[in-house]
Amino acid sequence: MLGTQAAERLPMPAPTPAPSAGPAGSVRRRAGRPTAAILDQDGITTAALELISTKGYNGLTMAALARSLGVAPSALYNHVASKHDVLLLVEDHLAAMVDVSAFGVEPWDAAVRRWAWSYRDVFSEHTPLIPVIAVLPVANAPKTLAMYEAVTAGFRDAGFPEEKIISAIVALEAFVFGAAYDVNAPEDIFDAGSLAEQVPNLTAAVDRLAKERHALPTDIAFSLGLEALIAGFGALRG
Amino acid sequence: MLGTQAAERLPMPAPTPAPSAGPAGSVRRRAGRPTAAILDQDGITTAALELISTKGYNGLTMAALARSLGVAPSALYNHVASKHDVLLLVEDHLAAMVDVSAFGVEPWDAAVRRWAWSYRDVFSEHTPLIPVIAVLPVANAPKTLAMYEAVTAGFRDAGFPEEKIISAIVALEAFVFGAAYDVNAPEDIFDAGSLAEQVPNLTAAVDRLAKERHALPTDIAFSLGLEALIAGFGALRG
DNA sequence: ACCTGAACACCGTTCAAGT
DNA sequence: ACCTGAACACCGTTCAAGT
Repeated sequence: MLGTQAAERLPMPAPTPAPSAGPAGSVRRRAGRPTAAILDQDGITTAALELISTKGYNGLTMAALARSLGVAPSALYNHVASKHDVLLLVEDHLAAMVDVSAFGVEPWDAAVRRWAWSYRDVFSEHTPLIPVIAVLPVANAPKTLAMYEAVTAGFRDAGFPEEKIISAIVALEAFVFGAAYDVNAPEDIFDAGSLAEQVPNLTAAVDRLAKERHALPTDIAFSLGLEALIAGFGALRG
Repeated sequence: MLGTQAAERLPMPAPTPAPSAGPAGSVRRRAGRPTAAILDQDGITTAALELISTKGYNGLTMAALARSLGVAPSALYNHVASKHDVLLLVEDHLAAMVDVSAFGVEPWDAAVRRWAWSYRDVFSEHTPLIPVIAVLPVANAPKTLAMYEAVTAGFRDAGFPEEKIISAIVALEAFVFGAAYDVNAPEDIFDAGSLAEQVPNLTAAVDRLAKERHALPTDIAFSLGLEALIAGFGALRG
């Protein structure tokens, strides 16, 4: 690995002696503490998001992240304890992008609808974070915490019984996470192929959906489930 | 790695000359094709499941799998194309354990309830498979395909409109997958800790749930969501 | 066809040394 | 405190050689 890195370093003819903190391609910085810190958690988060959007989650390695920030991989560990920490930073950034603005403004059902669709859309591009967020103590992610507070307040103000609010949010979230994966499923995921005649009911149902649908299958399923949840939960309000 | 393996091999005094195909600890087998194949996909699947149950998914490496089968890691690639293939084999084995027996026997809502709870319970112990199954073309997994056929037939026989069956199953599945993660969440996942006073609505709702609950929070949320989905979808039947 | 043994190209993480 | 450079202990996968 190190040999590879050394080989990738371009031998620059007469490099400017002032070291730059820019991304890959900048000149060598000599060892020792720099006068001003190069890294911070915000910069790491931004670089991680950029890397994810260009190379996907497979491209998000500590080495690649360090390279895009113009530092050695080990430098990252002065600012995060682990790669999991980087994923947490990214997750919390994304949580702030989920639309909770309708709570307290629009009717409860419309607010839930907006929140759930936006939540699904944000994380469908970041499914590798779902195992992280799904078991993440909210105290570790301030923006995620703020999202839950906004949603909880919206439920309470809409007359939702207090002891059922968390359960309803957890259920909606479970549905959102699963649906985020489904967005990335291939369109023909239910095609049985050569085994079609062994599963006639499934094949018939798949064909009927394909014939009559007027939107993306994943969106139809999401809408169907979300409206059932909204209707069912809405009936709980006092 | 190879050095490590060699160091781990115990120098047995006068080993029995007949090579055994047993698990780790057996004598060295010399290179070349064995008279009878040692591996097959069923054996690999069983060994993978055993490894997962004892060491978890972090312990499921191609090296560990090979060791438990008494072969070199490279031998696995004569029977599977990749580690992802191993995960597929495990996933399909688990799909056969999901309870679809109530479809066509009990009323539709009871059958869906049984199926969904059992589906959640099976995969809550195997959450690393969820990203695999969620985007898996069913043609690649015969037992998974059989599960979908049974569920689809149950929906059709219950008078479900054919063009909505797949969407309803996809929605229920999304909920099940998200809920499977939630089973593994820490109980205090929503405790804001030192930030509690900044999120008063969330904290109040968490406290109320903790005070009044008579079951596991994850089961209450699952039941709440599942019953809403069953009620909403049940109304679609003709 | 189906093994072994060696190698390859990666990973995340640790830690001494430097300023 | 916050970098670099080197090292460590892994990964999954490939492939020639052997029977």
